[in-house]
Amino acid sequence: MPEGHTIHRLARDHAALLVGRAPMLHSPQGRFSDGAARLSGRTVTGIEAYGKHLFYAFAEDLLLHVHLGLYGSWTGGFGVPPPPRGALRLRMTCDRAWLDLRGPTACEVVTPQDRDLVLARLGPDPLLPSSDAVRAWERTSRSKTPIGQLLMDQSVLAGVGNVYRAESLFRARIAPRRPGHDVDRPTWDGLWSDLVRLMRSGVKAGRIITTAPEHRPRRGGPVDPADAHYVYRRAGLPCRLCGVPVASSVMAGRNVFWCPSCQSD
DNA sequence: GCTAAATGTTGAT
DNA sequence: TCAACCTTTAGCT
Repeated sequence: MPEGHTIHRLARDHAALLVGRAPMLHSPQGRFSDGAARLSGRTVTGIEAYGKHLFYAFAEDLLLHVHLGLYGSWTGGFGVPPPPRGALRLRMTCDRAWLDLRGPTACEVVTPQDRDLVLARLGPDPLLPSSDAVRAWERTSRSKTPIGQLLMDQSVLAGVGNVYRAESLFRARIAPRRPGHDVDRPTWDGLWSDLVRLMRSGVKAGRIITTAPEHRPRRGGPVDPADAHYVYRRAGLPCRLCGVPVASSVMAGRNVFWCPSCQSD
């Protein structure tokens, strides 16, 4: 399930399978039949991830824009694909591999101009080397909106979701409700570089792990999912650092988690 | 077997 | 601020 790290990993993996090839596209579910027909048989020239958006570039300036939303997922494999099951929005097949897309918020054929419009309303993505942290700082430092809400705003910062929000704020010892203008520049720079570090490791591992080894009950071997986070979805459980119960509330319609003792307003 | 919740966004109120 | 969108899964019975 998708925050920015998932999207960038998909772009990388799908590029290795598809770039230079001309896959066939189908929509067994029927909701993307027209789009699939327009793209089917065209050569894939590149795949781009920005924030939580994916753009598959096909020959002759047509792009497939995919946003997974909350439930969307890609699955895939090599060889002959299994018979379609359930609600399958899109299947792409080439000579050696297949990819299935289910439940996306967006799956549409767009032009390069459309893509530019999408990117224009996104803030810097910590996973892109070209991203400028100062651009996001200029937004947060002038805002009285809680920093926990600003981090989730894709026009401020692209690719951060609920897990990275909660975990990066814990690691920075900042309470989510602290106003944006009360996060000073050095603290912001630290938050940004921690997000870069965490999200890069998320791409590599294919999952979000934010706890340091010394803060996990069991060391060595693969990280138990129950030990991968400090506060996300740990409401009522003892803080891994101080033992005080982790708090949660709803902020702008999303659950947010923090340690009332380790993190300050 | 059923229900609620989920790493998200959009558009209406 | 809230419902709608869409699908899967965890946690119940």
